[in-house]
Amino acid sequence: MELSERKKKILKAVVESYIETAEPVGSKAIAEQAGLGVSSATIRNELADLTSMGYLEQPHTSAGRIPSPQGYRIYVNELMHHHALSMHETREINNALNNKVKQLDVLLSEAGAVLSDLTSYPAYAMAAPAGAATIKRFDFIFVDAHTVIAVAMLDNNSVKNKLMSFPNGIEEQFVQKLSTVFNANFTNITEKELTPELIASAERVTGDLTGAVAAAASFALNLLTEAGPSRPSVSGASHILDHPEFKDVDKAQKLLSYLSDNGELMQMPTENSGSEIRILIGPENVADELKDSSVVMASYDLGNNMKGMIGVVGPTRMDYAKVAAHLSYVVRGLRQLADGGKLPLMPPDLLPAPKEGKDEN
Amino acid sequence: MELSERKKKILKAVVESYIETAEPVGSKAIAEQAGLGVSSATIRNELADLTSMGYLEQPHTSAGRIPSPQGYRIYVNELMHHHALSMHETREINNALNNKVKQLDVLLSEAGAVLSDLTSYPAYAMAAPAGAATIKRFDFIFVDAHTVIAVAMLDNNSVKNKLMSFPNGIEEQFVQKLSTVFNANFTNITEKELTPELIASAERVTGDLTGAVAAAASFALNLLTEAGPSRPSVSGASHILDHPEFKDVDKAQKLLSYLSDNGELMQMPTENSGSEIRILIGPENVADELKDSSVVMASYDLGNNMKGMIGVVGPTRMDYAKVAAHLSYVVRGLRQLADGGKLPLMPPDLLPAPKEGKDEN
DNA sequence: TTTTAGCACTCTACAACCCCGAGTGCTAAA
DNA sequence: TTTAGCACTCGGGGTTGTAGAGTGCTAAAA
Repeated sequence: MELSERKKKILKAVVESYIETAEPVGSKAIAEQAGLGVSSATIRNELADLTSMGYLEQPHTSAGRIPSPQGYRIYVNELMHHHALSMHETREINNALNNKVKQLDVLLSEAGAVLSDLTSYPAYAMAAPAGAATIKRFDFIFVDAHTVIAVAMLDNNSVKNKLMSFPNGIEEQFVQKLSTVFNANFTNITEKELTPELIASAERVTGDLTGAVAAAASFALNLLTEAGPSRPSVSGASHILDHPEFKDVDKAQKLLSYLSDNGELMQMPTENSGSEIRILIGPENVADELKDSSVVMASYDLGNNMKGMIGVVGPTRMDYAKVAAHLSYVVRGLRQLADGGKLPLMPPDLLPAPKEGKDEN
Repeated sequence: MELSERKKKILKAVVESYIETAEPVGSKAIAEQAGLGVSSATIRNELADLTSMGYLEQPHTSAGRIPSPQGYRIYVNELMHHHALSMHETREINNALNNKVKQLDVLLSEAGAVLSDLTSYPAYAMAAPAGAATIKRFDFIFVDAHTVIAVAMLDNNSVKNKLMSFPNGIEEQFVQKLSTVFNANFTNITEKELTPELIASAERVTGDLTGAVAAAASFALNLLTEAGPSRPSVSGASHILDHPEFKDVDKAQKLLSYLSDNGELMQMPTENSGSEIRILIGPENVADELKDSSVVMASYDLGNNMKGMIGVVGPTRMDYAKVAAHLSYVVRGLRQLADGGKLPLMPPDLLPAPKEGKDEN
């Protein structure tokens, strides 16, 4: 059943007032504030309707109404206005993303940090390879008779290195051999294909006595293993204590430890990682710990076989419009960075209004 | 004035009971529990003495006693027993440190994580160069006409790399020239000495048109800058909510945000970074946010021009004995790792009892 | 048919109050 | 020096009462 125009206005008023004050909203307040020229009694009738339709809830008989998850859903999908970012906000974000040439994980965690600062909700960010990682190139740099630097370039163009020590000495020639053998046999293979047999055979071929092959292989194996989803970085977790719904320490405790421990289980972007922002409201979340919370998230493609996601967690009473706007802007920045490889010199003003999430259910 | 043997026993009993229960301790409880064969009235007299000496406090007239910071101090310095780690605990720690070949920051943050898990207090860890960092070696790896990997080895033996892209192309010969010039002119200099003039002169010498010199120099500059104190990693922050002193959300909020934001200001090990564990109780902390909390920390030398610190933060009512034991064991592990460069194959049992902190005031 | 005013009703938050129990300090006797 | 006894203090928990916000229902008005 379609909502009447007036019902929509009333629902919107309830949601926005509740988002702002965290107090149940009464008929009188709406009558006064949301300038539709009817009395509170009329509003009451409408509220009763909206409640029986499942869009509003009553904490107890003589309290005002608060939005149900479905109510938020309608709000997010149809009623929400677009939040315009202030100059200050865009500047903050640009600074965070611009400042330096950073490594991916640092960049993501700074993106999370600024998001968290601006929205005052905890933010998390992570990156993961779209498929299994492989190494596409090895280099071994002979430093001195006891030291070699191993450098590996992954298929996603990230580069890793490791200092290897050889107390018993190693020869420069042998390091070259190492390089040849590793580039021949250990490139373009996945973690699973890097078998002990392969390593043993490499040791045979090179006639290795120093343990260098084993060390290098373990380095490679580590890279392939750890190239899996990076552990998400969580920023501003303490922000959840800002919000009255977490005045109960137990609730806060649960969410906080979920964020810091299991945050890894945070759903990675679903396959259809559309470019849009997704909003999961309360029970729409799969994780039990999030059933009372909402998540606003976006995923993005980093081009070189890497996907990432970044999002914000808060109570269902969340300022969706604001958060979506911020997130959208941050994600745009990240994409720009990924595309151009250049600094994201976004114009701080005059950017197209952000779009919000797709329907969920 | 020296405390009588009996007063010491009573003080110890008060501290330990309070640490365990978080409830003010009454004379009767002590009389029953701490088997010195005197009545509660006698204990009361002693408690009154200890209170007037400043070692105990009374929340209000008709409540039991709780230890004052000075009381904890005495306890920590003289009265505390050594906590023996269980097999399980040592195993946890060994696992955390052993598992893989890790980068320093990851290692430290895992050390913090296990410490936090075991003690159920937040832990933080950081590393910092003892002096200004310099780069001791550059390598530039020519990947293809548009891609070069820059590798730099710092004087603390850490190795960093960066992928540099050249949309307009770059020649292999030029990369070699780059290597020569950088190794000649950019090694063993500090951040301050890496001046724009130096860069300009390098550009002149190489006749650079690709921007490679600028890119490489900015890479180097970044390393030297960021080699400063790493931002500390904080683990298990949500653990503070486990403890009743933080049932007040505001307090928790303050400490939490101090930990995640300003944690950087955490005092680095004082110059005399003795090998011992230091315990700072309540007001002994310089940071205002920590005046109600205690810090148990240790610093360690990583050999190659790197110093680090790792510690635990909790309420003054902290299980100092346990925390000190855990921390001590973790630090021993880190030192072993640093010394040998090998995996820390510590015997999980039969380790010498940990020593606790030096006096503070 | 829809809107409004009026009214009785419900429920919470808050303050006032009381009482219990734990613990103290003091005194006088052992 | 220790102990028993006792009067006193104070916080916590439970109860009660009240004010206020908000509701649903009904009957009249538009």
